[in-house]
This record gives sequence, C-alpha cells and structure tokens, in this order.
Amino acid sequence: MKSYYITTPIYYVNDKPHIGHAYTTILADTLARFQRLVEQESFFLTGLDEHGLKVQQAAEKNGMSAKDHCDKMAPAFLELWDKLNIQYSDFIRTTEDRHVKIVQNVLNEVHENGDIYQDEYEGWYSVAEERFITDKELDSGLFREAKKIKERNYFFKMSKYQDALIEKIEKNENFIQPTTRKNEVLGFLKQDLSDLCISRPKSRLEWGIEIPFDKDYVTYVWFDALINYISAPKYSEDDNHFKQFWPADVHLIGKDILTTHSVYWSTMLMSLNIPLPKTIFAHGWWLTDEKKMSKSLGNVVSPLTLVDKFGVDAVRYYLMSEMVLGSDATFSMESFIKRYNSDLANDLGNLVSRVSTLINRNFDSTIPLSKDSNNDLSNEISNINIKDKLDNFQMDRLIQNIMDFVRSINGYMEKNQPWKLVKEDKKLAGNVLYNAAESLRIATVMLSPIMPEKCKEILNALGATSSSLDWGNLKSGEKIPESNPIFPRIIE
RNA sequence: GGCGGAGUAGCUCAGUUGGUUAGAGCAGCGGAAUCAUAAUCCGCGUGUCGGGAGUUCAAAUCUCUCCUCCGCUACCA
Repeated sequence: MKSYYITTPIYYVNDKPHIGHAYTTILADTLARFQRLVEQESFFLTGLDEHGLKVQQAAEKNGMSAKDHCDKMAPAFLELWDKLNIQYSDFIRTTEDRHVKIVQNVLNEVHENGDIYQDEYEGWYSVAEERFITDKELDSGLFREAKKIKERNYFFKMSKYQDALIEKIEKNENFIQPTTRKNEVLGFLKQDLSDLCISRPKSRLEWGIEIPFDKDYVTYVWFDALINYISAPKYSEDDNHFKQFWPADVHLIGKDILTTHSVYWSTMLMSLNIPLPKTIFAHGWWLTDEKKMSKSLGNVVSPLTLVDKFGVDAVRYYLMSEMVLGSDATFSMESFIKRYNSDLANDLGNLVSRVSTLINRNFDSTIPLSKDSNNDLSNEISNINIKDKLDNFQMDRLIQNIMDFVRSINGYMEKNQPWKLVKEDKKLAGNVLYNAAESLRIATVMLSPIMPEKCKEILNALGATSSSLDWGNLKSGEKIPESNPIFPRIIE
C-alpha cells in the first residue's frame, strides 16, 4: 500500500532557520498528522540543501571547510524541528552518500537518454561575487565588476519537454496549486523555454556533486537539490521501496520557488520517465507588521519567540488558522493574542474547565453514563469533513469548522444547563455532561494534528483513552483529574 | 510593456453553475446566565458587494470599460 508522501523544500544552509522555514514545516507536519488520523500512512520528508557557491563562500568566510560549515548549520534546523514538535519521517542532507549516489545515477540516466549535451554558456559574470549574475541583477547596478564571459558547460534539454509539460499542467487540475500559481507557470511557459545549464566547472566552484561523466565539473545546485525528493525513497536503488512512495502526493513549497519545481523538476522527471508529483502546492508568505508588534510586546521580532512564551501548540494553531493557504498572511502580536484568547482560552480551554469541573463536583470525578448516542452534538459532528478540507488545502476552513463545533458545545451547555439540571434530574444532567465531554473529546482528536501536546492534555483532563473520531468512545466510569487551565488567558 | 490575480461590514475573510430581506469569526453595543480561565449564551449591521455602462424577469455572481493594489516575466540559492 502506498503511503501519503509529503515534502517540504530542503532548506539552504546558508541561512539560519526563520519563520518561513518553520511555517512550511509545521504545515507539512500538520498535514501528515491529519493523513495519519483520517486515512493512511504518511511519509513526511524534509532536509537540507548543502551544496553551491553561497555555502562555499560562507564556509570560506568562517575559515572552515564547506562540509564543516554544513555540519555546524544542520543542528540549528534539527533543534528547531524538535522544538516545534515536527514528526518528520526522514531528514535528508544533500551531502549524504545516499543522495550523492542517486544524483549521479540520475545524471547518468539523463545523459544516456540523450538529454544532456555540452555547450558554451555566455553570460554576465561578477568577479566580486564569483558567479554569473542575471540580467536583472546586472540592471540593478549592484554588481560593479561585471563582464561577459564564456564557459563550457553541460546542459539539460529542458526545452524538449516544454509542450508535454504544458499539456500535463493543463490536463491535471490539481497539479499546480493554487490556480493562480498554475496560471503563472502556464504564462511563463508561453515563451520559449531554453535548456538548463546544470554544471559548474570545478575551477570556479568545487562544492557540489561531481558530474559522473566529467570529473572537471560539479552539478548545478538546483539540479542536485530537487533530486532529494526521489533520492530519499531510494530511486534507482530499490525499486519496490521507491514505488511505495512515489509519486509524491504533495510538494509543499513557498511561492518563491515555483518555477524550479514546476518547470525544472517536472522536466527532469519527464526525462527520467517517471510520474510527476500529484500536486505542487505553493503557499504564501508571512508578512510582519513591525509597528503593531513593537507596540504590544516590546521588541518581539519573530513568531518563533512566541514559542517560548506561549507554547509551541499555540503558535502552531495560530499559523495554521490565520493563513489562508495560497495567500499571504500578516503576523501581528495583536492578532496572535486575539486568536489565542478567543479560540483557545475562551472557547476551547474554558469549555474543558467547565465540563471537567462539573463532572468533578457532581459525579465524583467520574465520566457519567451516556443515554443517547443520537443528539444535537453527535449529529453536528458529521458536518465536519476533514478529508474534503485536506484535499482542497483549506486548513483555515477546517479549523473554522472544528471551532464552530466547539462553540456549539458551549451552546449546548447553555441550553441544557447541567449545573441546574443536576439538582433536578441527576441522570439527565449526567447525560448532558457525557455528550459535552464526548463531543469535546472528538473535537480535540480533530485538533491534535495541529496541537499534539495540548490535545493530549485535554484528552487526559477528560479521562479519554481513545483517539477515535467515532461517537461513544469516551468510557463512562472513567476517572478524571482535577482541572487546570489548559490555555491560560493572555492578559496584556 | 506582456500575461495573470484581487478589490464584499471597523479588521480577517465566505459567497458553488446568476434567483428568497448579502454571510461567518473577531472587535463594538444591549441583554441573560453564574458550572467555567470576568470565560459562556442570546440579540443588534442604512455594507452604494472598487466606479460606470450593458445583458436579463433577476447580478456581488455574466459582458464591456475605467480606477486601485498585487503576482509572474527563469537558469542567484
């Protein structure tokens, strides 16, 4: 049986991890956890992109080898993923032997297919930066010592696949998402595609994967990096294993690397004659509103600093609920606190408190008996279609649906008033509390991919042992602990 | 310049193939309740659906036009 295979980009080690990296990775983690919850096994790949000029230069600057530089940078990412509770299935680094070998396999294969040839590359070269620069960069005037030079290199016949790629994109509605990005790529492909220069002479750049059929060259870093998506599941090394994962269900990317994925990567796969990923999804960016931020809480610069202050799950919840996938979102302290207080503290956390306190005081800390599995709440749960929202990448809507249900539980409490009812008809009050607690259990299970730790706490507070989404899995007679606020209100 | 997207309540956004008095959350106002983290529940919106014109019995939803904002226009990673 094939696993749901989801990837993040592999992050370039030139940079320390920031909110962008964290967001994509949390999103992938959340989607992977949701898949495990509702449907199937999932395999979640992330990792690091470690070759290329900028890494080499950064290493030289610090007086260390490129490899040492990478080894020094890697822990920063691993520690952050740990802190953010990222449950990746595999973490790949492009300097690992397993990757290098497969990149060379791919190069050989593409070469043998006749899709690689040698030619002269002519472009503007910046002596100061030691690299070729784009026309745009030249126009910017930031690169003074620019001169036009020629260099012999290897090229990948990307243009050969242009028409086939256009057809694939047009035919497969879900291939490039959201639609606006799909249109961008199609617009891009209206112009003639040129071939891609995929080598760099070692005389200029040493830090890369050697071209297997010419030891004077290393591989262009993008060509190397993209292959991680198939090198991790062992393409060309273990066919059965590979087929359990490929094609990927979704490559999650930021909108800045849309072209490399939808054009470079797709044509590479076409040359290898293996299927394209089912979906490439480009999400938006987090914009920050510095003014608002500094007003509320001093000099908070990054949402990441909120993790220490308010907990990883609150931040995960905020990031997942606040961004409409595909659009940009604005981060502000103000919106974080609003979201936290109204959703987590007032609606959800407070509900846990009121239910558990009522059970503690009136039912000897024991989950009361359930009388009817058919009630307003159990019926309302069926309105939440997790799979539909996941298939359409509507994380914000999914959360909204779940939180609407949580609000309904509060409404149910208000309508049935178990604190009064308990004095008149204890059995009936018990039933009301059971229904509320069981609804809360299911809502919490639904939220657990987003807030794994906090949801465990809530389930524990409810004496719940089952993580089933079906009604009736909260056991009557189960003891519950004294209640403690799960999400203490943030008071400014 | 070319191609594409967006402009709906104070804020963030829903509004499927045109059809009852345009919706949700948050914020605001009023009330109820007091089990609960002063949390909860109920009620309250005279929004020119960016402007204008057109098609239609009927348009936020289709057509045209204008205005504003944004994205893409590759071989840096």
